[in-house]
Amino acid sequence: MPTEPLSRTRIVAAAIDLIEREGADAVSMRRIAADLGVGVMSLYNHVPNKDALLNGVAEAVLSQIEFTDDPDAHWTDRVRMQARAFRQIAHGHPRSTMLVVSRQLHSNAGLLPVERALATLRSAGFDGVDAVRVLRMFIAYIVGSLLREVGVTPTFAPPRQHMVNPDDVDPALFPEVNALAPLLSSCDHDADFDFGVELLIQAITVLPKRKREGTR
Amino acid sequence: MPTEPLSRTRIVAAAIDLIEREGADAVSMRRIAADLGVGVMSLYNHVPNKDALLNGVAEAVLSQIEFTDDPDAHWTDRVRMQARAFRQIAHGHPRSTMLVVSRQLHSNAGLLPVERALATLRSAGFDGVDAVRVLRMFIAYIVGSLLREVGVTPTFAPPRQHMVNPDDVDPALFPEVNALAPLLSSCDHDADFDFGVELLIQAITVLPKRKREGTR
DNA sequence: AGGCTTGCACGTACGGCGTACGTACGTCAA
DNA sequence: TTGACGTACGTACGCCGTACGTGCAAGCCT
Repeated sequence: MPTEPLSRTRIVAAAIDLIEREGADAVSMRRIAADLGVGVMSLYNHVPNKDALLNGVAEAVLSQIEFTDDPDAHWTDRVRMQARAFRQIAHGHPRSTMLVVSRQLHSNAGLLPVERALATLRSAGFDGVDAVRVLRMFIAYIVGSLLREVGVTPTFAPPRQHMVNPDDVDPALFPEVNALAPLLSSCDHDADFDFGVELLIQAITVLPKRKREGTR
Repeated sequence: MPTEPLSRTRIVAAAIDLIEREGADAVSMRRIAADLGVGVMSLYNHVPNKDALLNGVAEAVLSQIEFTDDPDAHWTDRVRMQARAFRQIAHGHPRSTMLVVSRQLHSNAGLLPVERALATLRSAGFDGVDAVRVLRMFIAYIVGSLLREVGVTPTFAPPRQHMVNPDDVDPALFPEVNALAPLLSSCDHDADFDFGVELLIQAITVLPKRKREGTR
């Protein structure tokens, strides 16, 4: 039986699989090799080292984003769709999300979403400076949101439903936290994310206008 | 010479010191013990394990935030100040920032900023639901911003000024990225952060009004 | 065909990691 | 005095990433 030959692609896929099954901490070269039924050092014929392998994982996950961009739609809708598409990472690869956002990638994989977003913003009438600024703000918001989303749920194991345990907070020290504990504990990720995206879109909608009417 | 006795506080301080000097990867129980001139296993009399120690580091850094809240100021100014105060983490402890944002803390250390922010938002007239939503949005934005800020500069060693290397991007595939390469490469963190904060504040300023005038 | 180069799979080995466990020693209560 | 207790410490185990050397199979040149 001529087992399919080892390759960077197969190794990265095995790594992603392992991360999603057992979490990022479970990743080791030995473990990946075992999962592939292969000697540990064989991996190094296709991947320079573990760090590069993890970069490969991040790139692979990132490049799986499906952008269905409709050039005829209103630019606000296109921004909405792109933000949501990016967030799909957190659903398709929850345990890998941390990797994706915590490594800066100097490859084309990370550039495609940037390209799309910039094109959309430019077509909406933003000049270069504003497009870049707005893009950076969106990325910051999305990354922060994903981080909370996967951070609140590092593994689905513990039945710890409340992230703010009422027993732990002293009502005298934290009256607001105490009063709002039910709200802080429950968390509708979809609604929260959309709330922020809508607010951001609404904010940048009035931005160019304000600039045109400015003193300059 | 009666060397000061070991304590959780001293251990956490040594860990922070080590992280800021040599990065989070350099942290090991052996290394911390060596820096303290102490046996490795002595640490375990004051800290249950490495993970708890890193949580301690995150809490310590977080609790060093200086909130100078002026109750008489306009609520927008108070929000501004709190956002900036939080960002001070990235300046005071750049290499530890990743730790702070990547661990969810179930202690009071992380609750103080939350309490302050909720109080401010409530005093501005937001109801509980909106206050929590707005707070979450701000946290997401700030966390994402800090992450970029310290991610772009993991160590100050490499003379890699341009995060978008013009040689790497194919102008045909990425026309916008190519055209805006100079803007994408340069990065005024202070200005970018403030730009986002102002936009967010401006967005939430009109939020309650819109709600009151809404169909409901 | 015969020999040579090349590339991949693999085993071994080294230094470092987190930490379980047993021990020795100081201090304080009874 | 004696015992219990808390703290510092050494040793040891099973992991980790990876440098290095070996062997084998396929492709190439003559």
